[in-house]
Amino acid sequence: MDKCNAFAPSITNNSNSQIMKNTLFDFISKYITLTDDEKNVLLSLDLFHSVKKGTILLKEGQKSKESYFVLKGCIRSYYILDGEEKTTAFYTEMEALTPPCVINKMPSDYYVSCVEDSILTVSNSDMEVEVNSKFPKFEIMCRMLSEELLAKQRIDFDEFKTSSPEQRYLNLLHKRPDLIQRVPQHQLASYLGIKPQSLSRLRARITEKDKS
Amino acid sequence: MDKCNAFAPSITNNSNSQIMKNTLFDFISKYITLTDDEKNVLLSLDLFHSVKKGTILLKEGQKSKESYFVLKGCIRSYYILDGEEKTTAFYTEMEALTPPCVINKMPSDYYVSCVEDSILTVSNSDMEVEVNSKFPKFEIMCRMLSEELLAKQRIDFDEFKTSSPEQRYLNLLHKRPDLIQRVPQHQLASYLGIKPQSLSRLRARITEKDKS
DNA sequence: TAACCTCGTTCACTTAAGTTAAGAAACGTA
DNA sequence: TACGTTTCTTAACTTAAGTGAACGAGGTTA
Repeated sequence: MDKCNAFAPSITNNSNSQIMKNTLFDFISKYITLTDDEKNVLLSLDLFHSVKKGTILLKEGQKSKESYFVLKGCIRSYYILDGEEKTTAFYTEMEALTPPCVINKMPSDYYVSCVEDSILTVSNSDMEVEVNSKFPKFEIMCRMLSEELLAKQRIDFDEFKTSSPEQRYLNLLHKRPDLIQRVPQHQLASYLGIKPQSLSRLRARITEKDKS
Repeated sequence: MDKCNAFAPSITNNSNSQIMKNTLFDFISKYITLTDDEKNVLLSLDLFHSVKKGTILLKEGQKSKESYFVLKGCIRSYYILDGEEKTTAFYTEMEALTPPCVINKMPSDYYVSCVEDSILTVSNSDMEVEVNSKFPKFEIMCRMLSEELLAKQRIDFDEFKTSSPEQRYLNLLHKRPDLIQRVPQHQLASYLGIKPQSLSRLRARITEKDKS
């Protein structure tokens, strides 16, 4: 498969690999209970991939069918508008991304790239259709997961709309403090809907307030 | 059922009612094909309700299980923060709303009310669980619908993040021109993430530009 | 080592949104 | 009709984000 050139050879059987498999099954167990047979079907699908920092998983214009689930590391989605990168989301451990282009079957409007060396599961929508039709359980899990993500994203969107850049930054500091450490400032800035200079200034303003 | 006091008696068999039923079935047919038997199961559920402008369908603090689908009219979701209404979404014809509190089973953070006299389907999540388990087809439809809404909302969120209030207004003018007509300005303003005064000014600025 | 990037910060200046207040228009209702 | 309320607009002033430029710290490459 073409796009998989981006990936290092799929993870082989070492101890780290076992941890990743358990991470995935733990996640799934929040929604459905899998038999060993069903687990083996999943494991036979060559889902696990290790991806180097900077790797571009999806480019603007591509018609991808791939969904990602982050087992370790961080990936981000961004647009290039007027030659400028606009980061819109970060996905870290235990978070899933199905790019809109996979759902609406149109060329992608945005890019997905790897912020850190990461371990992901990479699945294909054709593959998912097949698994879902074989095991209705998976269909149920997908429904539950989409509904949950829809609700979460709704709340994130609402919080964004109803707060100022400064409030958004403080909110992020509270909810995902790790992001502020592991992600470059200019990517954080556009994630917060502002320019890097404004983020710098805003941070200075906050530490100034803290002193007094 | 308690909350249904908000609703006028469910729609009876008149010609308008027939149109509404067809509207619903047309919508469903985009995802799955229903047999007459399945349609009758749906019709037996007392889904259709006519709701007066101003009716509050969901209040902050409530633990609701109700989802809405707008057949005719307009409903909106909003928060009350520091005594101020913050409108975050409008749902018009052929749009569905499942409040986050229904999914995460927590008391609602926000309100849902009727912007115009409307006709809605009102469904209950217990009822949905039952129908889904009886007809796996519905499960599939729910999964497809959630995935589609998730992708759409993702795009909306990204557009919001990457554009200025003025661009957002112009974008809205382009994508949902009806909203600007049928919704009060101060509700539109917070939907755009700004104050009503700023929306007024922004509109004046735009018409000024148009002249030159 | 020198030249070159990228990244984050700071500064001065511009632009637009927030705030407060006031008034006009539209609406509902007694 | 008259009154009060809500809605929208305008204006003056404040505050914060956008813009363009400059600088230093780190990292990379020749």
